[in-house]
Amino acid sequence: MKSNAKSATGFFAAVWRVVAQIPFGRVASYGQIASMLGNPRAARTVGWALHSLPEGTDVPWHRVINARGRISMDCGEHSPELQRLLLLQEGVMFDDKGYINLQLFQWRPEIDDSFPAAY
DNA sequence: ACAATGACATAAG
DNA sequence: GCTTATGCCATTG
Repeated sequence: MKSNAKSATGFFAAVWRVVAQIPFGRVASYGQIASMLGNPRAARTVGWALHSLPEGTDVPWHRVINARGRISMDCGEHSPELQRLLLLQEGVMFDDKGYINLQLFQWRPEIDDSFPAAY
């Protein structure tokens, strides 16, 4: 069986659920999501959950980046430039080095609204 | 149950 | 700041 949603246990579903809650124009790190799930060290599993996303998913996987505010390692199938474009479409800005200003764009459940660009 | 994998995180050089 | 090495966790074969 392919590693599809049905094969995934609650953890994957939990990851997708959390990612789906990331508001427009915001980004979250793998470790952050893992922490929300109660496993701050399970960042790798979070990344893997996103890699196992079904094709027709509604999960904004592109809003998930690494802790440094940068797009994660570009593996063959995954296109980092695609993720960058998707984020740019949402108003997330990258600096010359490809970094995102986490101070402005990192998702905080406490705030959860306020468009960062309005800063 | 064991070994290997992976879109990460952190520490050290 | 970038590269390399180690650790952590859940899933898969």
